[in-house]
This record gives sequence, structure tokens and C-alpha cells, in this order.
Amino acid sequence: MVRHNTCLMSVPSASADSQLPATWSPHYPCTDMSTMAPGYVGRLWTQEMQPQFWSKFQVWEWLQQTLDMHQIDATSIPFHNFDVDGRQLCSMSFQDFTRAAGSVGALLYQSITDLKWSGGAGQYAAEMFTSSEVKTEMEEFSCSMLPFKDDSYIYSASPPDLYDVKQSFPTAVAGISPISGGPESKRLHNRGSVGPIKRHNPRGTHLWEFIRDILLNPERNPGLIKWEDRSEGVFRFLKSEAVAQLWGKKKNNSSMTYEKLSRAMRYYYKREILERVDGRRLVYKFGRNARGWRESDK
DNA sequence: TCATTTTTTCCTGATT
DNA sequence: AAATCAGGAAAAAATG
Repeated sequence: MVRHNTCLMSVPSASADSQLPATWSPHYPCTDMSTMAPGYVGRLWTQEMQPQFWSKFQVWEWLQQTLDMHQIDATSIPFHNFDVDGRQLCSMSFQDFTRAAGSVGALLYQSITDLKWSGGAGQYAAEMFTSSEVKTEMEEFSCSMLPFKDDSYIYSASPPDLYDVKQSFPTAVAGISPISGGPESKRLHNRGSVGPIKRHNPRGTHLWEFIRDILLNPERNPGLIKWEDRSEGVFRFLKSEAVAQLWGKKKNNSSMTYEKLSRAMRYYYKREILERVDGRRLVYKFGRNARGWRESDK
């Protein structure tokens, strides 16, 4: 009955490290922050911490963190609308936010407003600190990811999950009044038909949704997973261990591995969320019960 | 708290 | 040889 994970203590394999994109280097609840020499942190604190000085990349980081924190599916907002640096971000009005991100904009606006005034203290500090740690690599990254080739399918990604948003932060929207208590706050970008959509998704995403969202957000996906056949829903893990680490991060489980993640994936076969693709390693295919991955699926 | 569903962990064995 | 794939079992987590 007793399980000892002596061999799981650290990251499973060396290959995991090499796969780990700087972007996704695990953000643990910064335990060592507090125990760290203040001088060390201070340097980073003053500059990296303040949203005004964020790079575009850090803006993305913040976006991702904020959405995660509120359990909002990343596909529900067009990331390319936030291809701005910290300075620009901070100069955006409430309206700008709602225009850029629909209803989620309110939340984002509130978040960034808080950060501006708090000077970046709090949890974000930790997050941003982590990212500044790997800054050099990150910058390489952001360069290589800047030119997104195809924004179009960011949009096609959203529908279902969008609905959890209201559920998870209605208060934020309501309590944001200061700037515009007005009409423009209701220009949510819902695409006409509010048809038979089931808002079932409880909280965070399930594994398959997590995978789908990575695929659907190229700008958040620095070569982690790639479509093999977009129209058939066939995809392949390029950096299996990195994806596992990312999944682990989401689940707050630092010992996640591809081995374990793949077991969960295999359970999807029976439920027809995934279809088996044999012969090809690291290749999976969405099944009839997987929703929201098609380009024409909205 | 309970029941059910999903995910995690571990493992043995097969494949590539 | 090292990774992956396959699933069974069972525990743990997440959800309603």
C-alpha cells in the first residue's frame, strides 16, 4: 500500500529539461521567494514587476496566468489582440479591454489596474519573477513566435468554454464600474447564435481540452504539439515531456510525466474523445466526442 | 458525505 | 537501449 516515489523526486528525465520551453517553466507557489535574500529579488522587483515595463512576452504571461487563475479557457480570447508591451497595455482603457477580449476584458482590466497600483506585489510577483529568471531564453522565444502565421483559427476555437466565464467572475464585471459604468461594457463579442450550448465544463479544463487549447493557440504553443492533419483532428506531441510538465503545472503536480499523461490519454479512447492512431508515436486523433477543435466548429 | 467520473500512479509486457 | 504504447488495478482528485 505504501508507495515511495524515490525516483520521482526530480524531473523524470534529462530530455524533459531540454524540452522545457522557457515559457512554461513551472511556476511553483513561490516558496523560496520569501526566504530569499531581498537584495537579490529587489533588482528584479522594481523593474520586471511593474506592468509598465513588461515586454510583450510578459504581457502574454500575465494573460495566461490571469485566465488560468479564473479558470477561463484561453481560447475564449484572441491573444493577438494583446500583442502589446506593458506600456501599451497599461494605457488601454476599460473599453479597449472589452473590445480586445469581450467580456473577459473586464476581468483583465481589473487585474492590470490592480497591478498598476499595487506595484506588482502579490502572486503575480512570483509569476513574473519566475519568468524573468529565464529571460534570455524567453526573448529568443518571443522573437521566434512573434510572426503568427494564422490568426484566423484563434477565433474558431472559442465557443463552448466562453460560457464559463460569466459564471466564474460576474462580480468582477459588476464591480469594475469606475471607468465606464456605461454601455460599451456590454459589447461582448458573442457570435450571434446562442444556440444549444451546454456549459458543462465545471472548472478548469480536462486534459483533452487542455491539449486542444494548446493546439488552438499557436502563440502559446512554442512547438509543443502540432497538427498532423488539421481537418482530421490528428496531432502529434513534439515535446511530450514539456507538455506533461505544463499539464502538471496546471494541476499543481510537479511530478507529472508523459508516461502518466499518456495513460490518461489512452482512457479517452474508450470514451471516443480520442481515436487510436497506431503506428505513429506520439500521435493522437480527436474523436467524435471531442468538441471545439474543428476550424468550422462553432 | 456520498456516488460517480477523471486523473494519477504504478506496473508488466509488447513495440518501435 | 530508450521511448512509447497498452491496459489492468487501485488510489486520489474532482465534481455534482
